[in-house]
Amino acid sequence: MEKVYNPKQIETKYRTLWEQENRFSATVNSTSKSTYCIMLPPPNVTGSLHMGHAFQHTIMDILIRYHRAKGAQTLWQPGTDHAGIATQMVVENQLAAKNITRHNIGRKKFIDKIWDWKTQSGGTITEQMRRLGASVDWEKERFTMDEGLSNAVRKVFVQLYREGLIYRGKRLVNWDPVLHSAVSDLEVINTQERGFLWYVRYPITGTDKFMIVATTRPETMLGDSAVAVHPNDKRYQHLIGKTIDLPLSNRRIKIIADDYVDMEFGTGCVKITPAHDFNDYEMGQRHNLDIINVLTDDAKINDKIKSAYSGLDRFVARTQVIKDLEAKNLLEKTEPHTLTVPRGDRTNAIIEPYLTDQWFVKIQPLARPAVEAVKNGNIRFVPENWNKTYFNWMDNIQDWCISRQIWWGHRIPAWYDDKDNIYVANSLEEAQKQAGESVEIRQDEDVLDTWFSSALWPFSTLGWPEKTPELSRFYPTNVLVTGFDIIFFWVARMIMFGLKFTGDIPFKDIYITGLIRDGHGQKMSKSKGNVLDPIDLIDGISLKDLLKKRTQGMMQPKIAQKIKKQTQKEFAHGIPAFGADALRFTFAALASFGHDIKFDLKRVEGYRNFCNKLWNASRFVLLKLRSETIIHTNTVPSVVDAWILSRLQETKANVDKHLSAYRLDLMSRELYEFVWHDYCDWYLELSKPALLNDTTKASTQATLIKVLNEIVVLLHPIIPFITEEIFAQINPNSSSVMTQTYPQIEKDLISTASEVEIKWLQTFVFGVRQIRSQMNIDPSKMLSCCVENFDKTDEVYLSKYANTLNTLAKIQNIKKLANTNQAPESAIALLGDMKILIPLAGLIDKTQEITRLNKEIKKLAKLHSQFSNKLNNEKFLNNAPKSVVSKERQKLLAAENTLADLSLQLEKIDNLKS
RNA sequence: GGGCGCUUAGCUCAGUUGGGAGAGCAUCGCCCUUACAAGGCGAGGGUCACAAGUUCAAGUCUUGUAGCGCCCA
Repeated sequence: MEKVYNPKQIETKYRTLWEQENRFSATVNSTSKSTYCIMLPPPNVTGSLHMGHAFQHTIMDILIRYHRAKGAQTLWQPGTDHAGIATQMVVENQLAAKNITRHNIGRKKFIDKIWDWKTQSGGTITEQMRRLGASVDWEKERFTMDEGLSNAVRKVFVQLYREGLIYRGKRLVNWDPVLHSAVSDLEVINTQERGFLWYVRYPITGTDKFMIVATTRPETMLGDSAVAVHPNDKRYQHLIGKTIDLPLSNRRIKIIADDYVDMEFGTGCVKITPAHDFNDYEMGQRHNLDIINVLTDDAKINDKIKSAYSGLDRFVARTQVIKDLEAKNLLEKTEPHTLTVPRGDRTNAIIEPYLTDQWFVKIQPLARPAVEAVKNGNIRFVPENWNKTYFNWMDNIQDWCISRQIWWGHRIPAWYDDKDNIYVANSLEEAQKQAGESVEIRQDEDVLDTWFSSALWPFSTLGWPEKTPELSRFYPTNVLVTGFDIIFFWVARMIMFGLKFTGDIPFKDIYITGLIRDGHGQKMSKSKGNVLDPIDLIDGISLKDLLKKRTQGMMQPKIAQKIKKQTQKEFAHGIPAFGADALRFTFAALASFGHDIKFDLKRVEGYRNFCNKLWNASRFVLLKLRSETIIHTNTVPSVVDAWILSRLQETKANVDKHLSAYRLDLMSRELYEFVWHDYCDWYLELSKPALLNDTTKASTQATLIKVLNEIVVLLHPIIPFITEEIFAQINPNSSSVMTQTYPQIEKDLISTASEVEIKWLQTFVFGVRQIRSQMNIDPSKMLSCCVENFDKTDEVYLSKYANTLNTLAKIQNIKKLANTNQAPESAIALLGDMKILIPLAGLIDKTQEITRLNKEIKKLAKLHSQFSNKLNNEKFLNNAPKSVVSKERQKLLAAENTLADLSLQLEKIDNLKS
């Protein structure tokens, strides 16, 4: 083996090999009774892998590799979605650079262009997943616009329509005037922004009096249908039923009463514009008001209403309206005001409530069983508290607007005749049949929301609506791993559609992960320039390239400069290559519950070091076995062997426990500690003298390799590459670590006795090392040592581990003293009742030993008083369980003994000094 | 306004059914000891945000306060 761990070399080798050998295929373990299935949340086909993906993919891969090794037939279903709006925007922007719009080239050509773009950039994210080692079944890869999945989409649409669960209607929707499309509530981000509140004088018909109406959007007054006041508002009660001569419009509108009006806000009078505000719309319905649309698709004032503003953009119109009102002396005052502004999550454009024909899913009947599935525990959120968020949203759920006025996506399977009768069908032929052969029909121009097809993902990928073997074998899937941000967009909708169309839940557990943030807790975003690319952590990147990457395409030079500075400060030397395994281990170690993750590069470095440690431990084992032709596996283990084997069993038990609770952080820590601190720090060191001894050599070799073999299989789900390579090195005749069964607990190897014995040894070594270090004795200097007050067991161990102590503690000989008086001037360590004495002569400064003893005594005295306080408390004695009381007694006794020993020693040295 | 979190060592975080406060990194010593300096051995460092309550016993349970964060309206 190479002396230094080289991740790049290893990873290159295996990521192609695994695929060639079909190791990730769902056909592995196909005769198994149990199955395990995860649907990869389909990333955007033209996107690239970000830290959040890498994190979630690592979690899924660990679960998948673990269950595969446990023997389940395992499917990790990969694929991508078509990301309608996002993808279309990319291609539109490309065209815009050439001064072309999609309308210039027409629907067909435009869609061809998007397919071109998909082919060109669509492989990025799947390539990156391969770099990360994701063991998805690549042969089963799907795309939401595949033929099969598109069939499923049509079938679902048709069925829901026939059942009255999809309807078409003219409604106020969230309109994105840049996209020229409706978007769903979830795609609107409400932000607090500074604006103004304008107080406008509305003349009361037939009087010279005014009502003062406060508004944040004066331009919409062109569409006012009424002015409303609260029915209890004494200021205005006499005006209810009268009318207003609406300025700038020459229309007469009613003054109405509605208890929706907030008397405290503004003047207590509200202008009602049903076509341009959701609340006004509802009020309009209650009072039968006219709905007057004043805008065009791109948010200009339209020419359907007679006004001086037609053709003006909404904000230009606003300025003009204010000017005109001022000129007519109808503007009472202007106040600064903070208001909630709805913006499109893709375009950042201000969203308009806009009256259009759209398709909706009637959500209540679907939501009810979906709530029930979580309430009755068929579906479980992990961590559990997310179910509150889920219920909260489901209780207030609105009908889902599923039509989008874009071209990229599943075209709505609805046709119209010239009288606008609707024919919903699986195909043109069917629709034609419905309409009658002679009737000319045209298909709806709109496409479906991408989430509509994503909602079918757990079963459409398995071949639904066909009753495929995959569907019956893998559905319902075991767990969904995703972020909280798409619980509403996606998770809830999968549950609804899953229950509706398969009659069963789509997954049993929903593991909601935290968000990956940068080292300062900031959200990673391109505009902040703090994005880390997982691939850069794997391969490394120079500062120069990182700067280029982070500032590329930055429009504002000031921000680019700031990003440059920050990056230079944080990554003065770029990012070293850590390898995929180290990155994966980091994600696993950070995957605790309930909060976001501040991503710290230092952690990756630490786990890279762990990989290196594992690498070198393996080298050691190979070195020690190389000369052997046969490793005897049926040897009698020594106590040291029994100890590490026993520790291994505990480790396995904890790994299983933590993994089944999705606590990958605890799982990885368990393995980290076992490998580094038990296996490397102690067992490998203990094996060195044991290998030199003919009676222990064979069993030591057998144990070294057995434990290493299990370690490699245990760690493989977390760090697949390095473990595969080490496995290959130590098992030259086996094909892959992935063919190995995940190590089971061997109960007969649990040995409390050996753990007690090794604890004795460790305490001895530790005592001597502590003295050595605190007395500044050279680590390599051999020491002599006396023991005192030992019992029979101590004597047995002393002779048994003489060699070991020589190696680990650098002790030359151990002299057993019959009584205290024989003791030379010494530093002391305690092992139970036995005293370990390191003679001071020529080595140790007396004052230093006195300081050391005092420190120890002080520490112990504190503990001692804690215990005795407890035991002097009658209430404790009466109320605490007996086992706890007796434990406390034991602790007190031990502390007392140790204190006595140390005090005696202190006294002795003190006397010698004077 | 409603809901959900978080606050533990300098930093990032664990802490199971309540029972002597932990890890990694960073810091400070000593050491290039033949698996590993990407390392070894040892050390220092905490009023568990604050307050009250329950309890023999609270980092852990209850309530309140403060600060921070997210979601919804």
